[in-house]
Amino acid sequence: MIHSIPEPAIKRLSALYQLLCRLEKSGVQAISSKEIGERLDISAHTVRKDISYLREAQISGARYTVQKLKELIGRSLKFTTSRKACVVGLGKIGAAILNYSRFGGYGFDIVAGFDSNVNIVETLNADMDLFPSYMIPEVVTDRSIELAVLAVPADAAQLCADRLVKGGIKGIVNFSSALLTIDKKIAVSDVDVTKELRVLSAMISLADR
Amino acid sequence: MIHSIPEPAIKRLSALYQLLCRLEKSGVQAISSKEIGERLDISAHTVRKDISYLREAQISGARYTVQKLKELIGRSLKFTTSRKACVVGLGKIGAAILNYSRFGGYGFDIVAGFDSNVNIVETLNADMDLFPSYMIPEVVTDRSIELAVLAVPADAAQLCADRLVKGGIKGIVNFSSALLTIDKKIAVSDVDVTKELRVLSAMISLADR
DNA sequence: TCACAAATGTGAAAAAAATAACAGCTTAAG
DNA sequence: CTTAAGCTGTTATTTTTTTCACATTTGTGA
Repeated sequence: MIHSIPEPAIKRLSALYQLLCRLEKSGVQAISSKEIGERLDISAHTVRKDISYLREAQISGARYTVQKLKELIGRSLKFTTSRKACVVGLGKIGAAILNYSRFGGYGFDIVAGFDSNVNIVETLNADMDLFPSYMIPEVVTDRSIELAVLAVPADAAQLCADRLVKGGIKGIVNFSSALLTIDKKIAVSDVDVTKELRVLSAMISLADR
Repeated sequence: MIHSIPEPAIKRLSALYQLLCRLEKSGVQAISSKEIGERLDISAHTVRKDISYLREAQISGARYTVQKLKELIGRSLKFTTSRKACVVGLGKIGAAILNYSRFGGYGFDIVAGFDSNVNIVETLNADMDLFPSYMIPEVVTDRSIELAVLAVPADAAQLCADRLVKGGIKGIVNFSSALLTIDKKIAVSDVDVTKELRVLSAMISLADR
C-alpha cells in the first residue's frame, strides 16, 4: 500500500508519466534516471527517490523500461482508472479546453460542458453533452463526474463552485481569477495567468539581487 | 535589503498581494493574519512569517493596514515597477489572455502579441501591436519585453521559446503542453490543464487511502 | 487609568524535502 | 569467463520550510 507520497513528488511523477507516454509513442524502450532528470530539469537523485516512493522495485542496475515504469506510475497514482471531468464556462478558454478532448487515455475524460448562456450551449457543436449552468449539481451527480475545470468570469466563479460541490465534485482546476472559498476536502488547483506573471516578475526581481 | 525569500513564500505573498488589492477596492481598511489565513487557506503563522521576510516591521500588536501592507509587498517584490509582457500564439487561449489586458497596475503590461498566422494578426483588432512570429526576437529586444505568455500548439512551442530567449526574455508562462528545454537562467512556469487534472486525480486517489 | 483580550514579530524547534553516498545488480567488451 | 563501467534502490545527511511559542504591543471597556 502507498504510505504517503510527498505532494511535490506527486507533481513530478505526474510530469514523468506524461514524458513516458511520449517516449513510448516515439518508440523509446528504456531511459535512465539521469536522462529523465535532464528532460524534466530535476536531479537524477530526485527522480530515483520519487520512483522509490512507489514501493515496487524495478530491476536494480538496469535502466528503466519505459513501458513498465509508465504502468507502475499509472497504477500507483490511479491514472489507469479514467475519471470523468467537466468544463464549466464555455467562453474562449473553456471552449479551447473542451476542444482538447483528445484527453482520453491520460487519466480522465471530459464528458460534459456547462454555460450560463444557453445560446452558447446550443450553438457550440462539441462532441459531448452541453448543459445550462443551473443543471450542474444534477448532472455532476448523475454522471459521477469527479473533476471540473472552472473557466468562468470571476464574479460567477463562487456560485459555480458551490454548484459543483453540491453535485459532489472531488477536484477543481480554477482558471478564474477568483479566490474560491471551498470545503477543504475538495482538491483545488488555481491557474491564474496574472498570478503566474506576478510570481515570475517577483522571481526575476529577486534574482537580480 | 532582501536576503532571500523562500520560493513558496514568494508565491503566497503574490497571492496575498492580489487579495489586498481587492480588499482595498472594497474599502476594507485592516485585516488580521488570522483572517488572511482563512481567505488564502494557509495558517496565520505562515502569513506572519512570510510578511516577516520583508524585513520592514509594521506596528506590532495592531492588525495589518491593508494599504500599507499592499505597498510593502509591492515595493519588496517590485510589483510597482510595471514589466512589459507579450503573448505568443493568438489562438483561442492566447486571444483570451490578450483581452485580459486590463492587467496594467498589477505589475505588468501586455504590449505586444505574436502569431505565425498573418491573417490572425491582421484580423484580430486588439488595442496593442500584433506581429508575425518571426519578428519575436527583434520586437522583444527593441521594446524591452521581459515576460511572455506562450500559448501556441505543442509542436511550435520550442521554436517560439527559442525566439523569445534570443530576444532576451526573462520569464515565460508556458501554456503549451510541450516540455521546454531552456536556459536555466530564464524563469519558466508551466501551466498545463492536463497536468493539473492529472495531479488532482492522483491526490484524490491517494486521499481515499 | 488600568486591566485584559487580541494582535504581531521573530528566534527556536520540528517536520518535510532535497541531496548525497554507497552497496549491489546489470550489461557489454575483451 | 571476467572485469569494468554504469545504473538503480535506499539509507543517511543536509538543507529548506513550516510550525510553534512567547515577549511585546495595541485597542477597548469599566
